[in-house]
Amino acid sequence: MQMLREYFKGFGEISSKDMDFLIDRCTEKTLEKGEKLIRPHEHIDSIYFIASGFLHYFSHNEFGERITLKVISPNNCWTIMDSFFHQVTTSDECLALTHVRYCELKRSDYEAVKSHNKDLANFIQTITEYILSSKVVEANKKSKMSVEERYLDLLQHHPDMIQQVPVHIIASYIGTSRETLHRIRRKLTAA
Amino acid sequence: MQMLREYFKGFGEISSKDMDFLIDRCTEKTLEKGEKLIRPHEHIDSIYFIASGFLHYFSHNEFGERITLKVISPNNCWTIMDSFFHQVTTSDECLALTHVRYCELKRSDYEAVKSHNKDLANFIQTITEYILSSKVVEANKKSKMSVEERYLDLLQHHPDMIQQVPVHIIASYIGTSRETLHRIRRKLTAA
DNA sequence: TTGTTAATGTGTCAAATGACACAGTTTTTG
DNA sequence: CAAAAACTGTGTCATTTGACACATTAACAA
Repeated sequence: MQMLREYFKGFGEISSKDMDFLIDRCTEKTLEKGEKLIRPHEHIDSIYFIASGFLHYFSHNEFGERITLKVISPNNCWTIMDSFFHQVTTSDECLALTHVRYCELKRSDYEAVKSHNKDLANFIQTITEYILSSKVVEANKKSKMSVEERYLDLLQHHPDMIQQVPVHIIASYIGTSRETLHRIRRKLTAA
Repeated sequence: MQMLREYFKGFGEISSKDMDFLIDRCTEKTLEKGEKLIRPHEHIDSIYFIASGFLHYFSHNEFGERITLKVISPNNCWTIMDSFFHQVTTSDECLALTHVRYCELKRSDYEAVKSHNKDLANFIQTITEYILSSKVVEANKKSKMSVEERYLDLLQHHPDMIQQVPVHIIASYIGTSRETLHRIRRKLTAA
């Protein structure tokens, strides 16, 4: 929970009373490796903050193969935005690739925080703007980089992900096949 | 301006007084084909609503070649989020591919709207959530589709873009070369 | 512990792609 | 109007990629 506090502090100043109100609405949970955070065709009713571990967020193509949409890392807020904001079901899934510690904020509590007072409403608005901006920056960065550059970027910024997440999932995350990623790795170790 | 009103209405109910306050803070402008909306190394200080025409939003790679980040279509709000929210300069550019009509909302007016009253603050929060959700949906859709599927998707949803925007820009938008896009088009007309 | 399943490493090969070169066409501009 | 610039269409070719096949190793469960 201390980690979540620090995460929130990064977005600006709020009174400790407001911070407590916010933190009190979050509950700590864990997942075992292989457990699902989001089951198929579920209603998403929470925002999640990942404290440790990695999650695999994926969808399916016409023939049931998994399409990686994201590998979710610690110290991030995440949910299936579309499903959460518009209260529709999703066919996507999300499962723990390792043991995961996370905090959950239910929709009703999210609404409660927004309407508690003006400062908290502004605070949530700031966080939303920040996340929006990050998503766009991330997408732009991705479209500028080659597959190899994306791998090097992961190595630099998320070395622990490379250690703990299977190669074929990393590969699909950076948009290639496991064989091509293997070629890249071989080339890099040779150099 | 009527178009912007309709666009806002799509996000929910607000009083006509609030709507007027919001609309009054927007100013109508135009760009000629080839004119720049965003110059390199500029501070972004506005949000834009595109009423008609197409814009090319691009960055540069190490050797100065243009990397398409987006082709901006009518009936959309757009800005360089990162630069707008965090008041940093951007090295990206944005120029008109056709004659463009748009509305501009300055940062100071955006802040004024947010702090005018609770309803408007909530309204802006709702729009921000909506745009965030759309960005993620769009990115996920993109990662699920092949280049050919992305082209077919454009044909279906933005036939006018295909007409009015040069092939090499469409190609880089959907993530391929102009030659490969040409092969796809040839194959489709043959069938 | 052992059998089973998942993950990784590697080679071959056909298919897809990007780079290049150039011709024809359209648009812009002086 | 004429020249220049931008855009489009097309062929060739070397490179990259994904798909497949299979061996080896690691992780897991009975």
